[in-house]
Amino acid sequence: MSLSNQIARMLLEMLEDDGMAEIQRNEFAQTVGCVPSQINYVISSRFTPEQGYIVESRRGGGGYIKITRVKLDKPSLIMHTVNCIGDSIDYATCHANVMNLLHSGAIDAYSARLLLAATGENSLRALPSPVKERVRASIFKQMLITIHRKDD
Amino acid sequence: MSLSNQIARMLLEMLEDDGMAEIQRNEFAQTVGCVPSQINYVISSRFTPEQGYIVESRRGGGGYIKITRVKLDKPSLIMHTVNCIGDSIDYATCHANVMNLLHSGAIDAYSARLLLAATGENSLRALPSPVKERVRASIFKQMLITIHRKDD
DNA sequence: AAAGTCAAGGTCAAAGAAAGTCAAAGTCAG
DNA sequence: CTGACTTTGACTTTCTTTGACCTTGACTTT
Repeated sequence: MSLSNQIARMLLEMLEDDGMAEIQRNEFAQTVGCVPSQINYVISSRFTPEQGYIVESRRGGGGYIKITRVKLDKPSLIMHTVNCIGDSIDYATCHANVMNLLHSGAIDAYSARLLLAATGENSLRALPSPVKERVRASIFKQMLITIHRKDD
Repeated sequence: MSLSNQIARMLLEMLEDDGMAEIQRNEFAQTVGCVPSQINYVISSRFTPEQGYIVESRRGGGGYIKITRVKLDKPSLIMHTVNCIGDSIDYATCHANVMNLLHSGAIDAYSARLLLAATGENSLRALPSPVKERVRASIFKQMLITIHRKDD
């Protein structure tokens, strides 16, 4: 398992236990055995707002990084997502959105799997890159709207 | 026996033992004694959705390729459909297939709606007609196989 | 209070590590 | 001999790791 994954897991565990993760970057990097900026990489690749996290930090003496999970009300989360997606989305972002919806309870695991199957690389492989992202966005939106209608 | 067949057998054995095969492409190619891209060839020729496999992968440090197999104790109508779709399908035919699956009880109404949403004109509007049908076919297959795999 | 010091965290781009793609060349059954 | 299947390798794309340099804030000194 990659270093980044390990770091992510540790942060996830803290979040699990305390509802938030607060670290001192340098010290944490020390204990993990990585360079400090890797913490930033992990956070910016795995704890984005799209994945439902809020990150706050402060520099200078006594600085810190604090990660918390955001919770929105489930019904509108789906439509909120639909509205936030532009007319183009890459798979990583799409995946992050699905995971966020799943974790926040807005959609169930089955719906999540179908969303990922439909928007995944395997489904869209035939398309060149500018248009692939546009198609992914429309599929994603159409499906989310359909899911939303279900729990009306 | 051809190299590709040997590779396929090794993967099959892993699948047999653990219900899935997860490898690191370069390392695996090393042990087999082939060039890395041959692994891709084997996968794309013998572990397709038509044959009941789902393939996921990730690049970069700590990357991997993961193959899972759907259960087909009762060769269902779903898998039969997957096999009958070519690599191209128009919406009318797709719709007919979904309805057929729905009415025969192979899938439920919710799944049917998601399938139609993903493969519908609204989702694929951006695509010109030769390629649209091909993309629709892969989306349809990926989703069907995911539905078939229902357990997790 | 203004300026200086030092301890954080932030940014960015280059290098590294995997996997993906594609097409040319090879093989083999019919 | 032809067409389908295999094998290879050069090139591409994506994700990770690292390090040099930048910015901010609390505290100290003048």
